Amino acid sequence: MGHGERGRPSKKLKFAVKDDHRSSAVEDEYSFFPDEGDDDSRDGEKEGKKRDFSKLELKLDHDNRPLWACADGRIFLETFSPLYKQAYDFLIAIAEPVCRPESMHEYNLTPHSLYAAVSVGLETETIIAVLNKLSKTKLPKEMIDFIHASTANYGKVKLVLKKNRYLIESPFPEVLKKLLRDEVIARARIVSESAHGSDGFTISKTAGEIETGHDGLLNEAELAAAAEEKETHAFEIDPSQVENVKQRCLPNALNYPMLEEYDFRNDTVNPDLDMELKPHAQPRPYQEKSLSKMFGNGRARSGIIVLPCGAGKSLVGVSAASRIKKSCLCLATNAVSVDQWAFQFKLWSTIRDDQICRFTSDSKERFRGSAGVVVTTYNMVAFGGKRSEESEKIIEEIRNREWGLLLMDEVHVVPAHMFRKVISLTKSHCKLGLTATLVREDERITDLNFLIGPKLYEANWLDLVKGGFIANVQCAEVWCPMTKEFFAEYLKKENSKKKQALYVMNPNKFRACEFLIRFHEQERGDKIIVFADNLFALTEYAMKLRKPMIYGATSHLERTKILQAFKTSRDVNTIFLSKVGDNSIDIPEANVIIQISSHAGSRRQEAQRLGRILRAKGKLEDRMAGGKEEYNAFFYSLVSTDTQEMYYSTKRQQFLIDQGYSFKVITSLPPPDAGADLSYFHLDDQLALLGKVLAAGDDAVGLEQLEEDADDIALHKARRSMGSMSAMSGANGMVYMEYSTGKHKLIGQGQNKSKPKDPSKRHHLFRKRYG
DNA sequence: AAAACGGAAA
DNA sequence: GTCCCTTCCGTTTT
Repeated sequence: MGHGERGRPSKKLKFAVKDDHRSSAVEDEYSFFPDEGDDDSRDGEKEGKKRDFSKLELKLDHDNRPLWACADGRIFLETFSPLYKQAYDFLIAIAEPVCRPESMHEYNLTPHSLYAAVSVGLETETIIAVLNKLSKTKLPKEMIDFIHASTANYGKVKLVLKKNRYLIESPFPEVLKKLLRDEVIARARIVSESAHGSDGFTISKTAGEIETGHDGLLNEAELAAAAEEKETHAFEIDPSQVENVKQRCLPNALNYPMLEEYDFRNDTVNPDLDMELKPHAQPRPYQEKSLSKMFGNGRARSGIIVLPCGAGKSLVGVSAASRIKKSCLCLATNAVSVDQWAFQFKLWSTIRDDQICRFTSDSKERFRGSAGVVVTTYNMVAFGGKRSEESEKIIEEIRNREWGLLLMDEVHVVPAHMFRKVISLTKSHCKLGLTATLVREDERITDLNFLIGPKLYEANWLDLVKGGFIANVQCAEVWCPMTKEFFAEYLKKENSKKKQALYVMNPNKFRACEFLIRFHEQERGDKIIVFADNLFALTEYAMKLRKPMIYGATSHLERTKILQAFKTSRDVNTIFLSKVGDNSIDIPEANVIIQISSHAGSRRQEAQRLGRILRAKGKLEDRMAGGKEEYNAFFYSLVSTDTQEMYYSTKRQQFLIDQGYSFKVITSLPPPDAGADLSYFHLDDQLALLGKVLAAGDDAVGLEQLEEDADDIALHKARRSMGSMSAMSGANGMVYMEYSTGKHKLIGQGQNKSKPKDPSKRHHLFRKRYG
């Protein structure tokens, strides 16, 4: 090993561990490769860090290896490595992604992530061997020990459903005894009258009988399975206690996490469902990968697959159902989504119309024959109130049936208690959860791990962008200074409700919104969704700008009318949505989102909204013009500066940042030299608005009335006013275009001219990360 | 008979 | 604790 060789790596390591802040890897992205001439410095050792990894031995060919593994369980991945793809697939299976910017990912090894790894079939020694192979340094002993300790017990216990009974199985009777020493598990146990083994456990003869009883002829696999079964010991537990038992077995308790696998090919008890994927259903590589994680060993594993919206989750779900070929209960969040799932099943698979049915408040279909697919809502299943006679019958059927697959859409949105209810009410052999993100504000995400199963696969968003599978989104935070008058009132108010009304209705924010809408409509011909949580603001904005809007009270008919116009008409290019738009409306046409108000610090909502514009066409290479990256979708958050919103927006963005999206900050929209033709240019108008905001809330009736009118006027006038708007001046366009190519020169100028404060000095997030 | 409306509950 | 949204079901309208 040459002297220079030794010196450079120690410096690299220093950067990787220098700072506890997760951004360190990003921040010093370029510092990983210090000047070649600097090779001899060994300052990493001189400076005496708390955790000094500089003595770790670097492998000779470390340049070819993409990983840095730290003793504390953190792993860094260089995404520019030729081995990136393989390394990513491996890491995502064994570790939790913490932060995934473009060039460097950070992962964390945790007991849970290792549990997930074992669940998808990886063995302890394989994990260590592959890690070692990919790592630039010899693996820290701590890490090896940690992996051993964490995985020692994994895979020793299984939870299976047989003949409507839940069994805990293990080849190791002593393990079962250990489990039964736990009070919760002991209480959950059901002691049956049938044969007991000498050790007190029911030897799973029954299991063998079920699985081999179909025609008396056994193939090799079945013989092997039968032989294995003889060694298996089991005890039965109360179905209502499954959740509690599972929880006790998690790594943070008894540490015997249960595997849940469905041997559907050998299930002769439950009738088969005749469905295949249609030939045109060609899964994309990442969809294929998700499925292979699920079906890796010929059985169906329970767990969660994480794919961004618009990346084709439904094909994954339908494919899974088509492989298992048993009755499938598909749960969605609302009726619209139920229709979509039913449609997707018919689109991708050969399922007959009479084998699939929807179960919602206004369509109570039943499937014919012994097996089928039922698509319904979480609400419908968990509903505790009074049901109609028809509903009662169907729900009874759902509860009694043994489902081959429980397909759960958007698991991150469903309240945890609903989950519990659904899972304890239905009996299923395999549970597949689909979600765009595992982020939740209520930190119940760990619940999903044992309620459904470990995460089976998670796609990296930026990889999907590069592959052209989802849109390349430019995210931006637009800073709107409060007007003097609004800010004065804001400071006066104690009531946070009123405060919110003031910063949302900030005239400068309105003008920024108007500017963006004009720009995207006229210069780019985009389709825009404006989100506002606050109904008052939503109405005011939509009315003033004469755009159609949809909120909870908008009737079904009207929603369809507006959406249809938005999708097909050249005259309707912007719609305003309240929270309804977060979940239950599907608008693949939109490619621009402007948020004017949102729910506090909800990262989930942020992700969900971004998902609205991810359906994209064209590979990134195709979108590259002259070496410049081209964005085909835009996501703006409008924030009133120096208000609570600043705090919230930082929180909300964290998710997208962790996914590798970067936020640009725009500090002056409209630009100082433009905007005279935008609303609220004159102080009089601003003051009138202020009066309105201050008076609002006192007469809710008047508000309702206004909303009614707003829809009509908005739709009508939107058509009429089209074309009458004069094109923006070239200068305005320039400001934006410069910004949108990522150089944002003019934005910088804007700062210097109109805002002496350097934004990077005021916003810690951007200062740290992108300043 | 299907669609639309409205109240209640969560 | 409040607001918004969604669902349920019975009744009214087309």
